[in-house]
Amino acid sequence: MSSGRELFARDGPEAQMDEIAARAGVGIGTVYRHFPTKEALLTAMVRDRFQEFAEIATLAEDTIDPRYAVETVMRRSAEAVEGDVGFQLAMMGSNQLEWEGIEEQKAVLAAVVTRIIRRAVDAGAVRDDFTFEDFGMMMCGITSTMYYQPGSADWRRHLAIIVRGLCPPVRDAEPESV
Amino acid sequence: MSSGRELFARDGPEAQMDEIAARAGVGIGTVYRHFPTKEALLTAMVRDRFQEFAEIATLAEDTIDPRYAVETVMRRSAEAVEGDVGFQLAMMGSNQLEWEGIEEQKAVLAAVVTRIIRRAVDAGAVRDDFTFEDFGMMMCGITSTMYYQPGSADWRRHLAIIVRGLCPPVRDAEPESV
DNA sequence: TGACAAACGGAATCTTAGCTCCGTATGCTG
DNA sequence: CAGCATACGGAGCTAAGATTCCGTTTGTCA
Repeated sequence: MSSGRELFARDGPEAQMDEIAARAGVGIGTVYRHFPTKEALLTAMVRDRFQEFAEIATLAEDTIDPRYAVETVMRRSAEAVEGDVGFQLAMMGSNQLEWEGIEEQKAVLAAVVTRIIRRAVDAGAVRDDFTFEDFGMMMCGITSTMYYQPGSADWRRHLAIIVRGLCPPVRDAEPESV
Repeated sequence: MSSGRELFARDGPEAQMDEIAARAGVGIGTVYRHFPTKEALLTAMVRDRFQEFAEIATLAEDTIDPRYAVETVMRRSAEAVEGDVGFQLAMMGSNQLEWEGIEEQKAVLAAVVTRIIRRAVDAGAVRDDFTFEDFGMMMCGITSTMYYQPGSADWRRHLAIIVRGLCPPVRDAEPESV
């Protein structure tokens, strides 16, 4: 499956079964003996990857500063998908129906990240209505920069702007829009 | 071509030539007499749409408050792609090579939006390093919310967070990350 | 009305990629 | 070593969708 991962990283779901098999040095038949359909193979890879997200989040939880902990999960997660087109798509589309069978991994991730967010909220380090759903939304946005504008845009800058946007509103100092 | 637009809105580039022809009430041959390839048809539609962006931006330029002008271009542009899958992809991928032949439309858009941004920067209403490239990057992010997380996430909230993140840094009041 | 041109329709073709199937190779057991 | 089981390889099947091509229709001019 590691050869599948390499091609998935380069080509995304477009990666072709023939090539995956060839790269792995086996026949197509053998691939299909392990995974009944292409989709099953993709799902297996995505599931593995989501497990990594949970691990990343768990590590980030050690960060002392509450706000920096939030920023760290986001940055590390983004770094994890950098250069991996298939993974980028999985991250952006993780809320879509098309990925069945990764519910468990997502649940673990959600639990950890929710804790990190709650801590930041309680500390007044981020806007108090910030949620895990927002986290997914923002990660999707950051990832879209990598996927759709590789080279021409800098996702770290995108992240910086978002993190800044998560600060709690400061009355008076920053007037709301008209 | 309007039937093409409807299907493109619903299915994106996946829209099928047969169906486009059928919907338009003509034969496939006729479609191919107007557009040599499917790609040519898609490009023509995207070009039209980018023209709309330029118009939207031009209208937004009338907004008095400099920061609100920026927010308005973003919001109106996002509203323009709402419910139009093909257009969403075009917006996100506008910097990709795959869209040849829309350079002119993009140039007009860039000119207008750049003026709006400059005015906001000069007024100190947004961070002073905000550029047109950032604008494209952020729009891509907002659009990805619509495209990848329809129903489960709210792009207006995404926009609000980003607009907040574009504010110039306030020293002391908001400590930087560790 | 007849002859020619322009535009049309859609069946047939071509290509790509997922998947199946069967003959073969490998390995285990008595 | 013979017999059986398990796993393999990859040619070929099938479906889907873009594109082509030619017989037909429609429109124009004398």
